[in-house]
Amino acid sequence: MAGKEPKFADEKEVFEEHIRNQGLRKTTQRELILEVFLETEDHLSSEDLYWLVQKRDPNIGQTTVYRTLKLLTDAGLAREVRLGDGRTYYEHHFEHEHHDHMICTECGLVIEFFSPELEAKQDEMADKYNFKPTHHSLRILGICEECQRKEKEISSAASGAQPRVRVKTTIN
Amino acid sequence: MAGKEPKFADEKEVFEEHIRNQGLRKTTQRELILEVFLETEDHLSSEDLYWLVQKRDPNIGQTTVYRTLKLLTDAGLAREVRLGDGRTYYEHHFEHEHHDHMICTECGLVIEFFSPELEAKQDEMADKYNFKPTHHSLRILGICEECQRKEKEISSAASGAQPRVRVKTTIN
DNA sequence: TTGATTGCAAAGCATTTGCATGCTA
DNA sequence: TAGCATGCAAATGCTTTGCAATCAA
Repeated sequence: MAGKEPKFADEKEVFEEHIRNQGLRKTTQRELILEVFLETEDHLSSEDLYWLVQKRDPNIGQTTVYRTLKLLTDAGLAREVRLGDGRTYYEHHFEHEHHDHMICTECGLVIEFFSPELEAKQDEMADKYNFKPTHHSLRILGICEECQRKEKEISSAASGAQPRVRVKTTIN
Repeated sequence: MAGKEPKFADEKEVFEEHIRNQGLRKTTQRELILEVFLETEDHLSSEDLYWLVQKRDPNIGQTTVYRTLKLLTDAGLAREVRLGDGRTYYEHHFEHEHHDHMICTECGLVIEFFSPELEAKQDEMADKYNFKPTHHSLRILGICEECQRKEKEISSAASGAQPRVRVKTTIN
């Protein structure tokens, strides 16, 4: 319906409609947090987002970021993702296709992928157990292309590379 | 190699070998915790196990259970599972086939399943990204057969059924 | 004997909640 | 103005760590 001249116009419209429908209030904090979230095409934790937001307005509190992220999730703009370490990450959800994740346990790289066949097989399995699926979450842990190469190069010296997302290998 | 007269003889052998190999010590606490773990064919949290162990020896502390569960995981007897709420659950791992989980968001029921085709498709996808997979975790959230039936029966009155495992619907 | 193990209490994290103050509608 | 939102501090829930006492090898 709406044109899309300004950046994130659609997302902001969704946000404002949600605010209206729920009888909530539009605040400068919420607007800024949304803005920063939309500008960052990545998986971010509440804390990640908090620091980014801090740069623009040092008065915003952690709590507000937590709460707003929940709000964005409710509005359908964000989506919670568990990468495997303790915390909760968020990714864009609005007009984003469903997908799954491959997570590099060396460097923390997250690859998004999608396979219709995989989806179909899952539904098939659910059916077999008369289980009515609502969501699913598939994570493949392993080593990304880049890190495989590095491993070969310096297969001896211990590289002190810090994973961006520390993922425990022993997940599920 | 070993016969299997007494219960869990093989598991205990694996445990003791791990203890030996690592230069660790066999203690009554560890033996009891292993025993109780093996007797319970279920997904249990550290706290679940703690209470079960308490019944047999009230002197055992939470910490020991946490530490022993880690130990059993290292020994290949247990396996960490994230069901989706905050905590970590453990399931038997020794001579248990790999499998995935369907989790009922109403009652917390956990169904284990396995599909070779699903596995194959996953490897195929990984290959496409030159990703070397080491583990994976697939959770399908939804409503189990039983709960679907109940939903229809009492589609009006709010049933106060307490999920055994409280799973957030908004997972990944 | 010696160093691994235990159990308690305290510390750590990520996240949530209580509440007085502030601000939107 | 009314009551939702904010931000701080405190509380929570799960898990880990420090440490003195204990115990297996």
